[in-house]
Amino acid sequence: MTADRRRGRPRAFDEADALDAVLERFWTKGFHGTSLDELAAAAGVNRPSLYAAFGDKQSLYLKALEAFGDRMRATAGSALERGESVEESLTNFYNAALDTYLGKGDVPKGCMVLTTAVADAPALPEIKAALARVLAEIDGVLVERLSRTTGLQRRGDPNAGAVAELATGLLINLATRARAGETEQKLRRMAASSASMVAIQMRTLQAQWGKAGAVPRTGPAIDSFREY
Amino acid sequence: MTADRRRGRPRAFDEADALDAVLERFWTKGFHGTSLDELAAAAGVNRPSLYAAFGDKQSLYLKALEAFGDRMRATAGSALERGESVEESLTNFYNAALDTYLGKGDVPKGCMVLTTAVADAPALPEIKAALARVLAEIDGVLVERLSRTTGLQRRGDPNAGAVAELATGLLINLATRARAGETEQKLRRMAASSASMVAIQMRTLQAQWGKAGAVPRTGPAIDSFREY
DNA sequence: TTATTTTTGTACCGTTTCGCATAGAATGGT
DNA sequence: ACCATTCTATGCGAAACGGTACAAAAATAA
Repeated sequence: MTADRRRGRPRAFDEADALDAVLERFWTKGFHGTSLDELAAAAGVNRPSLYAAFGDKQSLYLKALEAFGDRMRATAGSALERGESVEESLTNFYNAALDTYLGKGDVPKGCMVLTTAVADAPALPEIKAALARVLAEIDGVLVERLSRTTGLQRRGDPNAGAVAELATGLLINLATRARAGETEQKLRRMAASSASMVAIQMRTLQAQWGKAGAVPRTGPAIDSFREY
Repeated sequence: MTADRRRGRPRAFDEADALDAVLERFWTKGFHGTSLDELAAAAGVNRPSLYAAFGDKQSLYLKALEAFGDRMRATAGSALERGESVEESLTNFYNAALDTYLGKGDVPKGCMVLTTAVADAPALPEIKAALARVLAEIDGVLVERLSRTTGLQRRGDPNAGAVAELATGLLINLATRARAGETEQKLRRMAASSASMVAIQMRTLQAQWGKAGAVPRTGPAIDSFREY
């Protein structure tokens, strides 16, 4: 229980702080767009020390990606738990995500996973796997939240997964548009309308569920409104 | 009006073919992930010739992006025009996009703009501008198609824009998941359910329109279903 | 003090990168 | 035949890249 000081020369930098700085650079410029020199400079750490602490560039990127995931889990994930209705929860969720996407700096960065890892997914299998894992996780927490309602959960509605994928799609939508430079005002409006749309979706599908079956179908959604 | 053969030595390569090969490489590996050597090799053209024909790397990338946009306009854009109902049109639209996203090769590539240009948008202003332009264009054709129905067009429904952004979001969803390695079977199902969901959205909003106003609002969407 | 362990900082290696300079080849014009 | 023009192809060059070797520095252990 004594202070288990390491044996040799102590680290001159905080590992978490350094990883945060690295994360920020990867986040804005992507994997191939960021050099180790730039990362080391941003972290205030020499290149060999960075290498000794985190491994090679890809390993460093994956650790940064993990840190980003932790951050989003802590903010957007917990925001999803707040709110009485699904629509309220989703509004909190989308707005919390937007808080991160817009950032405090000058340039909005979007979501590191959805707008940066995506680009390198075909080339680097491990990044592709991490991307797929994150998408599945987002779908997972959303379907869990959406299922936590009377109608869908108790009756085992098969549409919950489809609605969750819709809700994830709208998150990707926000991440992409934030990075494209859309104004915050419009993004906030889209966050609200996205949550509203998911709620409408749930209500409609639940009302239809008894007679119409699951969402993926070939014919038009509502026969009496064929025009749409 | 004579045959206006150029004066000097003729090109040994077809410009469009070379740009197609370049496009394919940029599409899979992104701007920073692809070297000029690789591009020249793929195009079967020497590096200086490539440079002389298209300018520097960024200019070459932007030209490839433009070619990609043309291709998508020709396929997905025209698919959107086919179909009796909005849902049918959107199903055609999403599936045509998926045909491109999945590709004929081994590795699914997603959408070049939505999954590649997005990563480099913060670093390269011209790419960011191109991305914003494409997003606006997709929103534009969708809102045009969605408005071409009795209810929304004639009554000037303010929700058309919001629904179109939803529909674009679901396209981004498909592009992202395709690149993440989702199976074609599931993607096709998502294409169908996405179209269905947009149709449901239109119907619900149109029914609500008279009494509830536009989509972006603060309260829950449907007061009698506050649980959602 | 002396030895041991771990990190730091400099400097370097081999490779790759983008861009271009230049010489040679292939065409049209005169 | 000769020149002008345009492309091809080799290859240079300066910079940037990822990664590491190595000696000095800073701590603990004996």
